[in-house]
Amino acid sequence: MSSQENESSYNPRKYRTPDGAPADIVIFTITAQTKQGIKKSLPVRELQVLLIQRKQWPFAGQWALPGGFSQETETIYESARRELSEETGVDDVHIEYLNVYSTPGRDPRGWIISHAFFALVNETYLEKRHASDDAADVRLFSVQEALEMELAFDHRIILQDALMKVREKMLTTTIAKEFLPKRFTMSELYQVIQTVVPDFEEKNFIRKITSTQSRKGIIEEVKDADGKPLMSNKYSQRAAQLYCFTDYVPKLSIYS
Amino acid sequence: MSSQENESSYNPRKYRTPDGAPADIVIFTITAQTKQGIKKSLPVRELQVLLIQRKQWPFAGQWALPGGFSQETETIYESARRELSEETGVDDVHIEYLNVYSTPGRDPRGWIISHAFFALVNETYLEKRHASDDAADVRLFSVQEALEMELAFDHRIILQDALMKVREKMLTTTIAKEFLPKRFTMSELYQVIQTVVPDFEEKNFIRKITSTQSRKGIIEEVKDADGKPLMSNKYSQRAAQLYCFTDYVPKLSIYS
DNA sequence: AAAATAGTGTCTTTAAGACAATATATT
DNA sequence: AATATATTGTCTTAAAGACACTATTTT
Repeated sequence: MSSQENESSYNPRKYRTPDGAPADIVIFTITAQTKQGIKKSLPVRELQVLLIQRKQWPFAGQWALPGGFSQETETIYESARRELSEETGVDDVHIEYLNVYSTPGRDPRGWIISHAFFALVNETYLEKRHASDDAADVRLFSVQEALEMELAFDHRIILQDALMKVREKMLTTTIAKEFLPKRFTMSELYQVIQTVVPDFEEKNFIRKITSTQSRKGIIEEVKDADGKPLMSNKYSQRAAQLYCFTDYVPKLSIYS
Repeated sequence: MSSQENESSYNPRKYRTPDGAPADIVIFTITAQTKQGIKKSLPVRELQVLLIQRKQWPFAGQWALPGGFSQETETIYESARRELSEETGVDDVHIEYLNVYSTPGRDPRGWIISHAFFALVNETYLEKRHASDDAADVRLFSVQEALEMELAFDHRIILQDALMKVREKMLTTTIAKEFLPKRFTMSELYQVIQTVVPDFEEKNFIRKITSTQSRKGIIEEVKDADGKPLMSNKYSQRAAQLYCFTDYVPKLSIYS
C-alpha cells in the first residue's frame, strides 16, 4: 500500500482478495448401543461424526464436513452456529473454534480460507434430525470409518485435528458433560472418557474423583428434596449413585 | 449456489467475498533489569509486548500489533512468520495460532477477517532489532501499559486473549523455555513463570520438579563432559545448579 | 560478619495404587 | 444361585506441604 492512502482513496480491489471464508463443523456424538439378550448391562459406546454427501462440484458425491460460506454481517463463529442449525437442526450445543485451514490450492473454487469448529452433541439431539431428514446425504459415521474414507477438500486433516483436540480436552476439561445427560453414573462418565480416549484407564476412578481433595468439586452427588441420594439402576442390578458436574473449572499445572 | 454448478460455471464473483485476511502477531518478551547497587541479585523481570505505530489510515498514529495481509500463495501461518520476519527481523521463534477475529465492522477498510498469532521471543532477539531500527514506530511496552492504551482495530481484545492463552500455556506446557536460555537456574524458571502468571506460587518448587516421579523428565540437570554438575553464580553468591528442558511433553488430566 | 541466594532434613498429612471383599437387585 | 455392576476395607508407597536449618561466596 502507498502511504498516501486514506479513507477516500483506499480501494480493496487493488489487491487480490480471498474468494470466501467458510466455516466447517466437525460434529461429534457418542452413540450407545445396548447389548442384546442381557437386559441390564453397560451399553457399547462409539464416537461418531456427522458427514454430508456433496451434490455439487467440487467433490460431488464425496462425503464432507457440514459447513458453508460465512457472510459479511456475522462473525465466523455465528456462521458456524447458523450452518450447524441449518444443516442439522441442532442448536444450543457446545461448539468451539478449532483452527484455520489455508493451504494454497485446498479448494478448487479459488482462494478459500476455511475455519473449522467442533461441536459435541448428545446423541438424543441427532436422533430428532435423522427422523426428520429423508435425504440419504446426511449420516453418522464412526470416526474410525470416517478417517479411512476419502473426504472432500482437506476434511480428513480437519477431522484428525478435531479428534486430537477433543481427546486433549476430554482429559483436561469437563467437556465430558456435553456427551452426558445432566445426571449420570460413574460408569457412564468412565465409558464416555474411554470412548473418546481409548487408552484411558484409571484404577480407583470413583474414589479419586470423589475423595481426593484437589479434585473435589468437579462433580457432586445428586440428592432429592429430602437430601436422600438419587440412584439409578438403568445399567446395573445394584443401583448406582447419580452425579452431576458442578460449574467448577479445574485448573491444571505441570508445576504443582 | 445453484445445483447446476460445475467447474466451468462456478463464479466466485457472484458472492460478496472478504476484502482481506491478515495475520496479526502478539510478540511477547520478558525483559530482565538487574538491580542497581547490588551486583549479584535476581533481576526484575517484566512481560512486554511489541507494538508498531501506524502511519496510514485507518488508525494513523495509533499503536497496533504488527501484521499484514496474507497472500494467495501462502498459508496464514506462513504469512504470520513472514510478517514477523519483515517487521521485526525475528526468525526461528515459537509462534502459535491464537484465534480468528471477524466481528463485522472491526476494520473500516471493509470485510477483513484477521488471524491472530502469538510469539514468545527471548529478549536477546529483540535487542538486535531495536539497534537496527532507527524509526520511532516500533517499541516494547509492558503488557499492563499496552492494555491501558487505545490500540488500533480490536487489538486490545486480541492482546487480552493472547495474554490469557500464554498464562494458561505457561502452566500447562513447557513454553517457559521460549523465554529462557538453554541452561537456566531454578530461580530463573520460577521468576519467568511468575512474570507471566503473577499469582503463581509454589512452596518447595525445586523439590517438586526434581524429585516427584510424575514430573521427573520435564527438566534435567546440566552436566559437563566429566559428568560434573554445571553451576552458575550469575545471580547468587552460592552457585546454583543449571537445568535444561528435555523434550518430554507432559500430559495433564483432571481425572488422574 | 552481614547479605543474598541455594539447597537439605524432617515431620505430618494427603493421595495413589493394588486388590480382596462385600453389597444389591436381576435373571 | 449365578450374574453384573457398585462400592468399601485395608495396606503400602509416593507425594504435598510446612518450616527450620545448613551451605556458599561476595560485599
